[in-house]
Amino acid sequence: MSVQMSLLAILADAPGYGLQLRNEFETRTGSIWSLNVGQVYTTLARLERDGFVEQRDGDGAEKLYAITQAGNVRLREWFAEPTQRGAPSRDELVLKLVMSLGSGEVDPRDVLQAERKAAVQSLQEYTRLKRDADDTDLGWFFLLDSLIFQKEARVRWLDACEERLKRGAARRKERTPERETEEVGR
Amino acid sequence: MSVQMSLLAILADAPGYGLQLRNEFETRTGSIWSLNVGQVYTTLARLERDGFVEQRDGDGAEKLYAITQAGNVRLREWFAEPTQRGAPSRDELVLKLVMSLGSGEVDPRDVLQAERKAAVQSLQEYTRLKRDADDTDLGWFFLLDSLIFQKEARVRWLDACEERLKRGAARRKERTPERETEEVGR
DNA sequence: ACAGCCATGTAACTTGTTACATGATTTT
DNA sequence: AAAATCATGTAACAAGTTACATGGCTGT
Repeated sequence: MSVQMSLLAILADAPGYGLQLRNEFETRTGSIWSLNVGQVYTTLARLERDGFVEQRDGDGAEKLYAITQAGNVRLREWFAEPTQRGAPSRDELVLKLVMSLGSGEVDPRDVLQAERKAAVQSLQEYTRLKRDADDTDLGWFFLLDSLIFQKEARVRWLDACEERLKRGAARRKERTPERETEEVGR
Repeated sequence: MSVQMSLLAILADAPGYGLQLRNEFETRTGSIWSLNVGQVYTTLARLERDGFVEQRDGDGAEKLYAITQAGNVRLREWFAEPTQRGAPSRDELVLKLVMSLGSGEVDPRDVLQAERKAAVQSLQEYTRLKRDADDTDLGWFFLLDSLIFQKEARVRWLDACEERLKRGAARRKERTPERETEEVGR
C-alpha cells in the first residue's frame, strides 16, 4: 500500500513519468528507502487498473501519468486515516523472542544480545547521519528522527526484557540452584 | 518470513498438525496476532516445498508435520541473525508525513494530529491490557511491553515533529506574516 | 436428522520485489 | 563505434491473506 500511495502523492503534485517518480521518491526519502525502477512501472499499472491514475500523451517518448479524481479521493483518505488501525502488525523480533521462550531450543538471552548489538550499531549509524544532515530538509530530518526514536525504544525494550529474564532466572535459582549451567548438546 | 519461522519454531518443540499449530501460535502471542487457519496450511505447504518440514503418519485423520534437519538449521539461523539487516523497512506513517510535506495538498499537521490521537488511544488500550496481564506469562508481557515502548516512542516523535513544524512556521511568519492562514481550495 | 465443531485444504488475490530485455539518445 | 545513460516495460516469484468447499464426528 505504501508504495502505491507514495507514487499517488507525488503525482498529486504534478504529472510525471516512471523514472521521474522513482527519482522524486528517493529524493524525498533521502535515498534510505530505495525503490527499484521496475516497481514503479508495475505499481503504476496497478494504480491504473484501480482507476487512480491515467496515462496522458507525453512530450517525447515518455509516458506521462496523472492522478485521477478517484486517485485524489483515495489519497486524501490515506492522509486522513491513522496508520495501522485494528490489530498491530506482527513484529519479527518480538515473534522471535516469544518463540525462543517456548522451548529449550534457543536461549532467549542470545536472541536479545544479538539484536542489541545490531540495534546499537544502526543507532550510531543513524546518529551519524543526523549529525551530517542538512537542517533545512525537514523530511529527511523527520525520517532520521523516526528511525532514531524507534531504535532507542527498541534498545530500552531489549534491556527491560533482559532484566526481567535475569530476575526470573535468579528467582528460579533460589529454588533449584544446582541446574543453572545445564546445557543441552547439539 | 515471520509466519513461516514461527511455525517452524513451534514444530521444533514437537510435531503437530494444522489447527494445533494455529492454536499454539495464538496462545504464545496472546491472540493479539491472529492467524487464519487456512494460512497455516498454505505456509506448511511452502515449508514442505523448501524441505524444512515433512509429513508423518498421524494417529487418526490428522496430518502430522515435523521439522526436518534442514528446517532446524534454518531456524537456528533465524534465531541467530538480527532482524532487518540492511536498509530499514519502509514506515507508512513516516512516508505519509514526508509525502505530505512535499506539496500544499495536505497539511502535515493534520497528519500528525490524526495519528497522535490514534496512537494515544492504542497506548491506553495496551496499558490496560498490561494491567490485567498475567505476570507469569513472560511472552505476553514482552509482547505488550514492546507495543507500549514503540507507541510511546511514536508519540514522542510526533510531538517532536509538531514542535519543529511550529518553529519552522514561526520563523517563516517573521518574514512573511500576512500569508499564514492561506488555504488552497478544492 | 441436524446443528455445531474439528480438521484439512485450495483457488484466488494483493503487494512487494527483482532480474532481465529492449530501444533511444548522448558521450567519449 | 563503443560505452554509458535514459527510459520503459515484463515475466516471474515470494509471502501474506481470505473466502469458501469438503468431510468426519458428536451431541441433541
